[in-house]
Amino acid sequence: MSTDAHEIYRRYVGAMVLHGLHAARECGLGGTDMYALNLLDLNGPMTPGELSAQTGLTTGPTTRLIDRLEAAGYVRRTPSPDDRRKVIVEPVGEPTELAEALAPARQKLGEVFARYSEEERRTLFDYFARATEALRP
Amino acid sequence: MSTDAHEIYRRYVGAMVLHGLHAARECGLGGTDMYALNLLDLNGPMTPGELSAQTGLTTGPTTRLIDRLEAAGYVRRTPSPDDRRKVIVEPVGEPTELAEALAPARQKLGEVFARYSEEERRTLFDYFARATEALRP
DNA sequence: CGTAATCTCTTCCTCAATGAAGAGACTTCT
DNA sequence: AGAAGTCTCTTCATTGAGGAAGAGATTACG
Repeated sequence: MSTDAHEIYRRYVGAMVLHGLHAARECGLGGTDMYALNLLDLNGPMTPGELSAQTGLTTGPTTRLIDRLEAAGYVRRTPSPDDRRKVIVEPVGEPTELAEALAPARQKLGEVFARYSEEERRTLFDYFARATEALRP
Repeated sequence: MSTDAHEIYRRYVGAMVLHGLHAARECGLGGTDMYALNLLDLNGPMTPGELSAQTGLTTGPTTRLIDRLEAAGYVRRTPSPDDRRKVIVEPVGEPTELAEALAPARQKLGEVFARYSEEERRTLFDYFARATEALRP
């Protein structure tokens, strides 16, 4: 990666972080809540214990974090079939507020994508998939 | 943009937000602080008033936000030459902690980039530039 | 000039999020 | 069966960020 690519990447990451936090605000979520919601979105349903391990929070705050997300309609609690002490936290489709908050950005990005050829789009989506995997914390 | 592309994009944005907030924590910064630092990075030096307008904070919290960033060595305050009431807040190069926090991700992304041809990389960087512009809040 | 407007910063207060510690329910192991 | 361990949730106290209001310094305007 050349210095120039570094520079581009740095600015790009900045823009994505800005965008993400902006979306979080639009949804009435804090940064940690958005963080947790994305964890659930990327890694699938998990227990509060697993979520607390991944967020770095202790169990108390995690419970209330899930409370907030559940009250806002972003996730759902389901009893675990295997272990009745456990609870499964799963994202509930894509919440309306989140979709609406992301809509303008999607619209703009859609216009950007429209400029590329089918071949180029394949390259971009391939990169997205690989980068998502590489950035997974 | 097909539904499939939507899905890929959504997961990708999620990964970037996760990555950004993770980096913020590594630097000992809150989400808002990282947000502001990225604003300064992307839009260049600005006054506390402009920063408060862009973050949505009132002036009080903005002053303390700048205090935190300055104490951590991320930005510098300079008196404005034009208007002696004003202050210019400018990022101080790239802070070591931030660079270190981003280093592992850069390493991994560098490996991802290495898989592509020169032509494909051009496409990717072109996309980054356009997407950065499109996502600017 | 002098009054109003602008800009940053300070002070006080409020509220939300977090950590620590422990309770209650359930499972596992001996 | 019983003891120990696990998992979630609750309670209490603390910390930190943010808003509101106003002070102090400077600039712009009549």
